[in-house]
Amino acid sequence: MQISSRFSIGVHILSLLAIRPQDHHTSEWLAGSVGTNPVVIRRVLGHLKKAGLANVKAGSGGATLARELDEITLLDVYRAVDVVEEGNLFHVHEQPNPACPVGANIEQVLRLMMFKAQAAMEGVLAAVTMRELVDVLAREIEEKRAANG
Amino acid sequence: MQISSRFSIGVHILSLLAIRPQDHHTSEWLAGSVGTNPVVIRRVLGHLKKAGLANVKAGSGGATLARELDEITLLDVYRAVDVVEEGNLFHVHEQPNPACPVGANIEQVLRLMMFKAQAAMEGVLAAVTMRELVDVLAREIEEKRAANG
DNA sequence: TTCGTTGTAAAAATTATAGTTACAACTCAT
DNA sequence: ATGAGTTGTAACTATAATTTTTACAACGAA
Repeated sequence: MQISSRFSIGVHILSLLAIRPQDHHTSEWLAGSVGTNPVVIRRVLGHLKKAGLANVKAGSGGATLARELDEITLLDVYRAVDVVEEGNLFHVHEQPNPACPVGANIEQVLRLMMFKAQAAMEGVLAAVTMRELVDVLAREIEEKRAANG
Repeated sequence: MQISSRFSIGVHILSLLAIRPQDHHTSEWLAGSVGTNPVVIRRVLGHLKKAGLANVKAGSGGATLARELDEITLLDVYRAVDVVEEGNLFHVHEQPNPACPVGANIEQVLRLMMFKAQAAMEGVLAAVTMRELVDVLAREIEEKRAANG
């Protein structure tokens, strides 16, 4: 099964905050770009806020970045939105038979391998900052704008 | 969300076939070690069979390895049991607004990063063979046996 | 021909995601 | 202070995937 779109939505939100710093980023406005319901946005934004990545003003409304783009990695976002319980990307079957030598020992061996696989994946996310992603995105936008007029 | 336990069950099954080559591996027998229902075993075994990793005899019953342990990587098992549609570990939200510059371009940028992350994870799985895993497992079993008497 | 087994379908239980409605609490401009 | 617009959150619904379970036709070997 797939990793929840909360992650991609979180990245989308932070990108919007970065690229359009002057706008009033209400959940309604953000939802318009993401293509979902404002409540979904508020929930993701709640995670980002808790993780110290975004500020959200209650009442008058509007979200802003709480950190420099250089200081936010994709892993920060990934962890913030809680898509995978830490260290548990893989689900290991839960009742191996302890009376069978294989059943009694397979779990720890499997977890070791899975941990490495997961760490490699997270390492890539940790190596990419929102600054880099937003730069690529901005270039992408500019290129299309230049091409289409 | 987590990657289905079909993967860990698949590895468990192949380990049993390797470590106890003389036994009659019916789905009932395998289910006893894995701690699940025989039908679950038959389904996973069906995937392993289709991928050319295991042989299953209908009628009289019993599964065996269809390849040398050196020639089965964890990635082979991972792909065989179909836990993640190829290239889609991450779910990207599906209706970004094409009228918004960010909405129109975020998807392809995101997919690039996600592809790299996923490839890193799969690279680790590809680097581990069932031979290595079974060796670690056998050592584990032997150590415990020596310690407990 | 009988026994034990596989392959598979179908249904149920469980769990997570995602969308939606609703509303109290909050901020700010007037 | 009050009203308009917004957030935070709960609750409900719909959807989808997983896992377990029951059932049974087809199969293989003694």
